[in-house]
Amino acid sequence: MFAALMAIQKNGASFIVSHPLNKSKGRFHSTSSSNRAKHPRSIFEQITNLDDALKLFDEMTHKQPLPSVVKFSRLLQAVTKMKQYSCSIELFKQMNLLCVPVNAYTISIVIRCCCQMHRTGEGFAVLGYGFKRDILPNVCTFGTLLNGLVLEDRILKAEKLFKKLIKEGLCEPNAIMYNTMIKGLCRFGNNDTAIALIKLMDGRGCKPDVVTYNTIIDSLCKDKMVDDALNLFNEMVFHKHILPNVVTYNSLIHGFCNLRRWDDVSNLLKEMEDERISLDVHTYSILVDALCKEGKVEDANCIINLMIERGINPNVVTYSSLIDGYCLRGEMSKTREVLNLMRSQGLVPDVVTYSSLLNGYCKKLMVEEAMDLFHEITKKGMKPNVITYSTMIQGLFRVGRGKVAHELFHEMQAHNLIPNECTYKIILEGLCNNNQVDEALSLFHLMGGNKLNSNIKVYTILIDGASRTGKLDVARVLFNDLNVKCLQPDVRTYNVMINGFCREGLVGDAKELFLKMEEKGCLPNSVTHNVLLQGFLKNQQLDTIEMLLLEMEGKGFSVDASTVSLLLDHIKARSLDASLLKLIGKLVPKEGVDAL
DNA sequence: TTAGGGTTAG
Repeated sequence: MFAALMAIQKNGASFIVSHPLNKSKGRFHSTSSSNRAKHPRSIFEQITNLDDALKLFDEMTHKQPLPSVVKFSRLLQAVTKMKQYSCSIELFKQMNLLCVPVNAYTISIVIRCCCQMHRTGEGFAVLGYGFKRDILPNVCTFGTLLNGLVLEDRILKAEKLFKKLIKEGLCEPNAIMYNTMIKGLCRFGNNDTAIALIKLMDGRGCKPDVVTYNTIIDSLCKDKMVDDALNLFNEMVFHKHILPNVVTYNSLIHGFCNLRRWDDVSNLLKEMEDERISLDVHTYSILVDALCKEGKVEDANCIINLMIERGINPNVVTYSSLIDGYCLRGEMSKTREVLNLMRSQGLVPDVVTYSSLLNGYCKKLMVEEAMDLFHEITKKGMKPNVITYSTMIQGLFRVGRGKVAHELFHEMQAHNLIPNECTYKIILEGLCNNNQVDEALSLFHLMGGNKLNSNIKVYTILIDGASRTGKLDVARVLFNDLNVKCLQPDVRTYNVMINGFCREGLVGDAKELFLKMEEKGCLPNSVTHNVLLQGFLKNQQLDTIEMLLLEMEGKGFSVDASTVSLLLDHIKARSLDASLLKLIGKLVPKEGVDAL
């Protein structure tokens, strides 16, 4: 992928490859139709601060006769554009007191303010207010309310409203409204219904646009269904003759990066070049992030230089990815260089940047430095989010500071931050690793049927914690619980359980589970084999060692350092035959051969 | 001649 990008750079002059779309539509070469002379900016468009707006409102309300509803609407819109939503609503209330006339436009603006503040219920109240004054809602009014419901994740309500509008003929949805509904469905993970909506809108004579497709393509990519996304892409381009844009490509590139399908990434980059769609700051950031996650921070730096050469400035997101890359490699001094670079470019690190750094320090067990950063976030007027808190809590647990971790957990909740799945796992793991398995188990039971408890990783943490502290019976119960909950154990769960059996000398149970996991469609990995091997060695079950080693050789697995040391102990003690050394030699990773 | 959505990156 990196090579492809560099190649594109070299061939910068680029050649135009004909694309079916260029022939059918020729829109790439069409002349701009927006050459009309710009109107001078009106007084309302010139307002950029709230004080001026309020002053103007005051003047307007003192005029005799009162200015028109249009003028008031424009002022209200100006305030809304400044994101001063509650202020807009306040002005609307005053307008009513002063008997300034309002119309459908005014109502829509005010409803939008309610929705943007996640107070869609109040938006509906404004709708009712309109009804009382014979101001009838239209597709804009309903579109705004629908968007409000989507913003609040009230997808069922949104669907109900959408269906009602069609069924009762209250308004015929347009592309904007369909796109909003599609966005909601995708957010809710309902890609299939979203795709069905494309057909519905088409059938009702409303043409989907590039945003319609981009929304679903992105959602499919996020759900790792990149091939479905590509199919939809083809449908959009070749059947609907809708041109993709940089957003379409960004979603696809991101999807393929996440799956490490670099050839596909290269192809898409090449296609963008062929189609003369310029890469933007998002595209570059996606690539920088992907390279950093692969540990290729140097290449990521090259991409950043490349984008700068091409006149696109890296932003906070771009640099945060780079910081994350250095953190992953534990190169914290490099992160300071990046921070200085950011500052020199006037970029202010945000809470995500800080969370990355915090994570870096915590991974290196430099928890004091992490704590300093944590406090810096608040000092700088930013608010730590769930990720920041979870990262810090994990770091504290790792260095055995469970008490402070607890305090932070409570502080987080006091700030109305709701712990997520990750937080929950961190807490359970932290408790288990700090000799507080009982607390972990009580927390788990306290959560009862919560969906967080229907998670295989949560179970694995607890099974591991219980079996490590001699509570194998509890571990067994938890493991059997998986069946009841229809949860499929993954390879880690099996490894942890097999390890638990071995620890208690129950090699027979361990072997049985080892055989069963494959039957259940979960292939044992290198760790499983090492765990079982160690179990056999520690429990003097030496007759199957050679067979297991041969199996590992056949599967291309390797023996880890502690297994090797155990094997050698047995050979020294002559409980295992020295002829095994040759086989063991083949199973030791290259860098470990010297140890033999 | 005043209203709604707008999809993508850490």
